[in-house]
Amino acid sequence: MSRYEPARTEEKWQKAWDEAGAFLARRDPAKAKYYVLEMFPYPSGRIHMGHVRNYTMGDVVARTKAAQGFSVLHPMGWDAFGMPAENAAMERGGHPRDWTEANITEMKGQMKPLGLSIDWSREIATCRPDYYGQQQAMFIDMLDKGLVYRKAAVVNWDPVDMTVLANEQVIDGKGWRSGAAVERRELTQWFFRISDFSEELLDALDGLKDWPEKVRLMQANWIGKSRGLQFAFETAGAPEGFERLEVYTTRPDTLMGASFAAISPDHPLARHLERHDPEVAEFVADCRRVGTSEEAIETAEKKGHDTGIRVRHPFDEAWELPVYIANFILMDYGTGAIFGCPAHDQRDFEFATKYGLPIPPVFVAVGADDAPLAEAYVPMKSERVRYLRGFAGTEIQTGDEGVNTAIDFCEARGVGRGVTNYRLRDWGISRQRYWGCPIPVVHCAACGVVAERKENLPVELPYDVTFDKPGNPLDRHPTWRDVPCPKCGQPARRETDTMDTFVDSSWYFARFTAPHATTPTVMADADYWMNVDQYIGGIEHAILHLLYSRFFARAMMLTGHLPKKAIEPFDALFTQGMVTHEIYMTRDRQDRPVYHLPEDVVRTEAGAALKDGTPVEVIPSAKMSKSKKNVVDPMNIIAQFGADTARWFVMSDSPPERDVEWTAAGAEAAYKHLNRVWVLSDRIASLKDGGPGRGDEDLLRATHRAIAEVTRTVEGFAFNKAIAKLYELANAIQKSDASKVAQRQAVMVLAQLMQPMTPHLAEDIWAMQGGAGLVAQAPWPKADPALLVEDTVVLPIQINGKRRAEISVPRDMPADEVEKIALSDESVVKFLGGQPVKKLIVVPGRIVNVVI
RNA sequence: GCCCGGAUGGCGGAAUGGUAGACGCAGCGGUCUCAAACACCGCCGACGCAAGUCAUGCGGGUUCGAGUCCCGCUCCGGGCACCA
Repeated sequence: MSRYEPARTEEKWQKAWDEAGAFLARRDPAKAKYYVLEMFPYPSGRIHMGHVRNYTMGDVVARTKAAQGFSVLHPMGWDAFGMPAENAAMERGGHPRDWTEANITEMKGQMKPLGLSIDWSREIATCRPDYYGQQQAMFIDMLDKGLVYRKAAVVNWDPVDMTVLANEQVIDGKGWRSGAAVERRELTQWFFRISDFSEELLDALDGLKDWPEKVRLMQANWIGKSRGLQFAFETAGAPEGFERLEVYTTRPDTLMGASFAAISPDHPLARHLERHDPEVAEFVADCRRVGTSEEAIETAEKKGHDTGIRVRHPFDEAWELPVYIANFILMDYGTGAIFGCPAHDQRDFEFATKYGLPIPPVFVAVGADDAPLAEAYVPMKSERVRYLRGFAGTEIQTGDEGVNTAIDFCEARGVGRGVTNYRLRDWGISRQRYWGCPIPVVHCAACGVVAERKENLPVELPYDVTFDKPGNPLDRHPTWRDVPCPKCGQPARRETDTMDTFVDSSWYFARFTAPHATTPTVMADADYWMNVDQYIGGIEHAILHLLYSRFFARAMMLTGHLPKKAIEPFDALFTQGMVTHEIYMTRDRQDRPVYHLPEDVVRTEAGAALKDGTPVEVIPSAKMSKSKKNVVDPMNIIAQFGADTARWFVMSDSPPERDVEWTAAGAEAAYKHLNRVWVLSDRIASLKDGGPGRGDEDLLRATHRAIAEVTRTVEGFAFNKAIAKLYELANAIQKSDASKVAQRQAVMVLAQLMQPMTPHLAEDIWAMQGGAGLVAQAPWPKADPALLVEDTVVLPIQINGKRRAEISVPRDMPADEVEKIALSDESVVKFLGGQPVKKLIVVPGRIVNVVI
């Protein structure tokens, strides 16, 4: 007696697919192409449920499209540079490259058994010279095109470890290892001119019809286009050279409500004062003890320091405002200086309250009186308000109108000019770290900054480095660092900064179209395969990764590495929800958090504990992350039940765009169902041949309904609903009294429809029923529309919106006849109790509502 | 703090403004078995004997009809430019 044995058959089918070359992407001019891509993983060493979910989704799309006749490209690679490799080297010794390569081998070994339809011949890893060397070539091209430049920018500096910290490594303003208060320090760094593309990147969002609306909205807000007024205050009592203070405001209509001016601690005026005034120096130093992240700055307590300098109001020479240095003003936005209107900005309100500054209202709600404010009054700009201290436009107008008339008014009087501003800043790519793509330039005393010659690429990372000291080992590697200038040949120094890992992931999708080429891309391949038809990844990448990739596509087009049609590289985007899990935490002697893997934690009545009984603090579910150790190992599921069970389960349990909390409970149920389907197929195969059965027609209809529904739901990324329909079809076959021929046909369609999700089981069934070839290569079934229509429909009857009865009528019965039947229905008559019908609503094929 | 989401039975979830709870999990009852497991059949939002009433995070509103649309909240999650 044979039975469902995934451990035995899954490997067999994977081999069969390999031998058939079923997943090799080929440029086939006879077929339409389809490029499906999942965001490639960081090689942490173990796959987790988030990976299984992400790659199964992509695989369902890839397999469905292949069955539908497309020439499919479905590649996989490794986002292999980054901090964890260096951290591992520091913590456990070893080398980042060895650690990373071992992790890639390990993870690939875990992904293979999933049976994904990936073209592994196209595998890439960003940490390998054949990849990052091409990235260096593009960097040089971008340098030539003026898309790259250097400028000073601030970093988080750990004064104890003498090293630059990532924002993630700054916890409550302190270095994660040293615990020292972090300082902001300025370094000269490399930048991509993404802000030159602000308008373009914003406008093009409208064309991304198959992107989630929320992602487009997040990107639009991130780019942050605003229209405002830039003007200069005349200063009084300011040092020489600071006779004017340029400020930018998006609310020039509130100019008559100004009560102070404020500048960033990094503003040139603040820097000047810092050198001459010890109090300012102390205050500014205090401000710099906050990390560089916007979050840290925005959530820090709002503080200001009165410089004693005054500015004159542009409309009233006699009206002077104090100038504060304030810790919440960002130097990167606008001019790094503002005027505060506390009546209509909550942050300014709190600031004014704290420092006893006046809060004159500029406008009130239409119909409201001028009364003291308990909080800032900040209506929507589209709302009409009554201006008490307006100076342009009518008394009652919207905020938008107020802004526009104020800009016109000011421009006409020579007070500043209307400017369009963007929040988007240039992309700083310099990292003071080893494990990244070296920036291919050399610093020469005579020639300045010189690009490496392309024939010398790749500039390879040296292997002989150690991580026993903090900081970047490239900085202290004389033979690698000290090289002749590519231009004059005199002794010079290599750039020791490496690139942000976001650079690596900003073009890998293009590299997959010609992964082994000796140029970054090959035009013919890019032209055939681009764009990515369906991109799938986590919502956490909604802004940065996707925006940088969009910029890179434009830069690659300008440098001749991508065709014009790839300017928006991702035609459709699906953002899957994250797999979340509870976090288990204890604290060390210094009260710092220590995290624990779920497999090391046991649930107890009191909560949770380590295996030695130490109680564990349970933090509510959050995104699975290595640093929090709240990760689950899918390999156990695969070992126990097979890959198809893991795949079926991750697709069935939640809508794919929603977060899913991992629970072990459903896995066994998934296995039971797959086993049931296998047994069902086995039973059908052993049925005796015979004539037509009684249920043939019903089963055929159920089958075609399933084809239509599964196709529709899979195409709409509603995989959980597709699985519900597949359960229904399996149940229908199981309960059917149809003939063997009809049942065999139904179960073969079931195998075809399940194939994208459970490809191995589908092959089992296909083979059992004597299907030709591999089901993975069989054409997708088509639903017959004639078998989808129902002859009669059940109409609920509502009385005053509450369901009271239902009637069964022919599908196309005219509304007046439906009315008659509805009103003569026994329970309707009872409910009406002779009351007159005020209104009768008949929605054909849907509902009848009787209003009395 | 700012930007973007989400909230429906014990649980995951379903529902073009039209019968709330498809499908599945857990649970309960039954058949099979010496017994158990498996498998199969049935029940399964709450209250109520019933008729029925209540019920989609909270408070309002629009509509013949609201889980769905609008306004105001609460809580949870994602992002915030050096985590990937």
